[in-house]
Amino acid sequence: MTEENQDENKLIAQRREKLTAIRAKRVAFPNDFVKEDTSSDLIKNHEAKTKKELDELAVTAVIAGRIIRMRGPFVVLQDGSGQMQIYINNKSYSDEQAEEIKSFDLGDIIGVHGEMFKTGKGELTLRAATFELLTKSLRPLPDKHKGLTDTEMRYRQRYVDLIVNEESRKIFQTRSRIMRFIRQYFESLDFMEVETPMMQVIPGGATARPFITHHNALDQEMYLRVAPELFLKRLVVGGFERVFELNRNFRNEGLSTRHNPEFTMLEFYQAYARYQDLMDLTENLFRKIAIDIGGSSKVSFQGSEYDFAEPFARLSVTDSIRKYCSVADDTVFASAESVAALANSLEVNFDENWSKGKILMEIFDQKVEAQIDQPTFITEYPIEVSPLARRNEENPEITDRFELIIGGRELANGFSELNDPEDQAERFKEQVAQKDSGDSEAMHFDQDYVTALEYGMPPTAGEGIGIDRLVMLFTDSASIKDVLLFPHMRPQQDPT
RNA sequence: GGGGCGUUAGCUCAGUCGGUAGAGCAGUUGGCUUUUAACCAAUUGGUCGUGCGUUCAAGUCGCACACGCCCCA
Repeated sequence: MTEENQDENKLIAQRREKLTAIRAKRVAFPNDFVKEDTSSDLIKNHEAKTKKELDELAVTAVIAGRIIRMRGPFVVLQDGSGQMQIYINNKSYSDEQAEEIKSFDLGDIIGVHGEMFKTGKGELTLRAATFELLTKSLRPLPDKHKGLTDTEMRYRQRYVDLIVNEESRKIFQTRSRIMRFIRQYFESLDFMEVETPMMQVIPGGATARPFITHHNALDQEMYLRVAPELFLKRLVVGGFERVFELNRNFRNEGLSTRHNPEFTMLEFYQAYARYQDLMDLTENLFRKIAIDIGGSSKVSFQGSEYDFAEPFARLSVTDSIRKYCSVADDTVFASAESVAALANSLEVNFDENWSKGKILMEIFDQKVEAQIDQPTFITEYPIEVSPLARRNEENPEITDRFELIIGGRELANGFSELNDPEDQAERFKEQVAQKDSGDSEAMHFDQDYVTALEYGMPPTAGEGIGIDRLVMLFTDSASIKDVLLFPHMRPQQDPT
């Protein structure tokens, strides 16, 4: 439906007429109302008082909010803190005022001044002595009982969803609380929050397709970052030994219940730490978030129960394949040929030209990951798929790296950092070779990053945590769109 | 990329075998005025996602497209 058609709607036309009448009389959108109280504070301060006590105290209050219910002389106002019932009996006012009360619509924003009292049924209520329409709402609200349930409209018009669906408001309040908690947590560990470029000349830090843009004045191709990693490690070279960044990444990939083209990532780097230290830190962080958000170390998510007081399982990539694909014969992990044969027998789709490590990860991605429900650190990632991670000292085929899987979803990825500049240069060369042979996700060669490593980066461990998926976990949300205020949507069709 | 489901009033949803489009809420008018999904009476409101086709007749059957949701790769 076009805007013009919507404007022809009778419900909107009626409200527009009311607005026109208001404009003729006074300032239609005043901004001088001084709000003094919030509904949650009024409830907190006066809910316990008896009807008689309240009458004797004669508590005055000034609140403002949106009309979300009307029951005869009772009007429910919703403000940023909650809801408060107002009593406006239009027989107690002048004819002109009574007319104005009658003209109020669901959705209008009004300011009210009066005295607090309790109704016959004991509900704390504000008796309006004076009232003022602050903002006329022209569009009708969704169903007062069922709210807005159409998922498409909830995402496209999040503001309407937020007005009428409390659960939706709660998710985003929880999200904000998680973000705040994470900042406090890292600051308490002496990490410094930093901001590094989102527009990069060489996109790096992850194997993913970037968005491309153009800088006009410099006539230069630029990329939206797929990760802040290489800049954060430059800061470790510079001497900031503990840094974190909590902000947006952009990846030019498909949409799904777990993927949005822009998403929020926490990345942090700690000098003189090893990947094992970060696994411990991650366990501790998840446990504390659970307790801060839900008051308990236990979290239920999509039918599963997780207790973050318990230590997380730790399993190597090959052990996880053994366990979840019932592989009895260890020799299958010996060569690329035998791993390819295993992949074939498990009906895993892969490219015959791929290396052993890449095929292993394909088996993991297609057959193992979704089966891992309880919090599990997967370790010993192949070197070919870990171009920025430190090589393991005993086994040169693997890196000192882990990923955290919960509910079949990757939540975090961390490793001891590769700080050998010559090894890093070699790894970049291999990535460039893969890019040249058609892998659009392979990394670019970042010479300045190698130069930085040549100045010397202390032994360091770093990690990224997908914040949207983490919020999904702690709000029991099935889709990433439920935890993004404005998820990416295809444009609506224009019916002309 | 493949498959399934959905799209009807502002919102939430019915709509039988193809035969003049229904309800609740919201809105409008009046009543009531310490209610609690307030209540009582009356009442307005439709490009049935878009397009093409089959048919005497399409919300309903067929095809295509758009958007959304779910599953698979």
